[in-house]
Amino acid sequence: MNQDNLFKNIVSHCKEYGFIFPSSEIYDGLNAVYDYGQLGVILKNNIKARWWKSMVQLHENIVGIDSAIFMHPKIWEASGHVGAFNDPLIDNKDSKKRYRADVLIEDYIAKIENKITAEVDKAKNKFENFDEALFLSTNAKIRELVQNKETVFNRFKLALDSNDLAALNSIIEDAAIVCPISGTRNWTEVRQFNLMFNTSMGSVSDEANVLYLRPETAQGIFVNFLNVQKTSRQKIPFGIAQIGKAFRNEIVARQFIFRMREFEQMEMQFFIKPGTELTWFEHWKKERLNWHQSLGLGNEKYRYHNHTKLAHYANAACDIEFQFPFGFKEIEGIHSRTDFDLKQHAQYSGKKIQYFDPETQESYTPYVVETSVGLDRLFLSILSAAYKEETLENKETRTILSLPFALAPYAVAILPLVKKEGLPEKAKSIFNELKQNYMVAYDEKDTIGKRYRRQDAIGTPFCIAIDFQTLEDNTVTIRNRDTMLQDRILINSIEDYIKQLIK
RNA sequence: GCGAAAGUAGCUCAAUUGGUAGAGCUCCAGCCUUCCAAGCUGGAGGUUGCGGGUUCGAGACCCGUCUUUCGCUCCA
Repeated sequence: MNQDNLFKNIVSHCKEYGFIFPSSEIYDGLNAVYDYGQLGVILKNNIKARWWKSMVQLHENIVGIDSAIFMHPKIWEASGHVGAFNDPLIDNKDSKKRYRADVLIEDYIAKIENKITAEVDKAKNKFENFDEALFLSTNAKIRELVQNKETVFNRFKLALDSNDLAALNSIIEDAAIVCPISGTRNWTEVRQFNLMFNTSMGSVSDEANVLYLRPETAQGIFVNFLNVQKTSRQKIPFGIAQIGKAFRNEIVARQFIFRMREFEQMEMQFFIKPGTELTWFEHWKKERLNWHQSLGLGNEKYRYHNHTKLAHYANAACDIEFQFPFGFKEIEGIHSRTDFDLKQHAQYSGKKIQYFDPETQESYTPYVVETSVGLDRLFLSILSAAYKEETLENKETRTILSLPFALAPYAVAILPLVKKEGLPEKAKSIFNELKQNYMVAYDEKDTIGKRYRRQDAIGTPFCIAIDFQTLEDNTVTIRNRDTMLQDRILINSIEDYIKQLIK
């Protein structure tokens, strides 16, 4: 089976068994938005719990928060998102290159200016006692250029001030601006690309303030730095962790849940002393890779990808990539964000955001090393590594999700061998006992073999069969999903048995 | 966003040059069944993605639109 088909099968498996559904499907779906179904939500919650435990519970110097999705609009000016995420863009259909429409027009104006300057210089050399003002107003060619420039400039300014995309469009058309690469004028419409979603707060529309849905969870941590540091009495180095939704109006969202417009992040911002950032950067790179590898999906499926082109806030950056069916792609980013964010917020808010070091008696703005996991991507990585179509010894095939035991939606399935003679009653009493501590499935329909396969397909690690011997000696068989081998154990030792294997 | 392909039941797919929308699996109710998906009976489930057009007649042809997939592009 090739990788494309494998990926397709994973996607339809997700829908068929209730892991992931296309959003709003009865209304034809909504582009690149997906809903987690009855099994998907459990798997996702299990992933979150595992991350939270490893980051927060097991680190005395990391605490968690859950900040609001709505934040003060100034935050996004401080972080640089407003500046970077709002551009009028236009495509050339021939070269298939995308340009910022405003830059295109600015370049055009600059070009005319260069022409004028060149003409002026030429005239300067030609005439003695050169009067530039007189020259500009009398030379017909120059006058035309100047006029042209002014017309374009005024229209451009007007268009920008009124945010009029159609006007930008007609400037490009009227000025006959061509694509620097293809040299053609085969343009698309100018479109405003707002990579941040916005909404408004306040029910009276003309008094409402525009708000953005956060494009990353990190800023919620930075703006709470002082609150958390003071109330938790943490000393540097310490971290703040958060799991939450973020929203980006991606131009192209593709590849199932890999790139969605609404997605979930699991982030930890680690605050440290300036100068120690590269040490901590290396530390968290290793820690996080180990965490991923501890899932047991295969160490060879992970690799680092060091960034050579760094974002404005970073002085080192590295991705942990996972081998998806469609290639190695980022699932987690580790970034050394310097003191950029805290300093920006100090400047924009006018508040002092610093840490007082009790040992050195000095105040400083902490540096930050960030670990940021794409939860949906992690979900997809686990699912795509777990999905297998096996051929058994008897030539039959089974579809199996070899999920890490601890993450599987159901830990156990309870299956009475037949649907009569007291077996269902016995099975249900075991079911009711186990469900106090585990997610347990119960199924008495169809043959036992068929039920095993159903549980294999959703990744249930253990199947407990209640047979006639159970009624005699209180033992059951417990079957391992991966090996399909069974042990016969006492009912009252089931929990110990499971506990030992689910870690 | 550009280019290409596709969309029929929950899933996989049929439906002769335009002529009554079907099958298998799944699902549900039973029967049968003593451990690895295939037995028996009955049942549910579709304005053929949506909207228009051509035609006596459209799942099929034309236009638009939505969604999906692939390639490009984009991804501070």
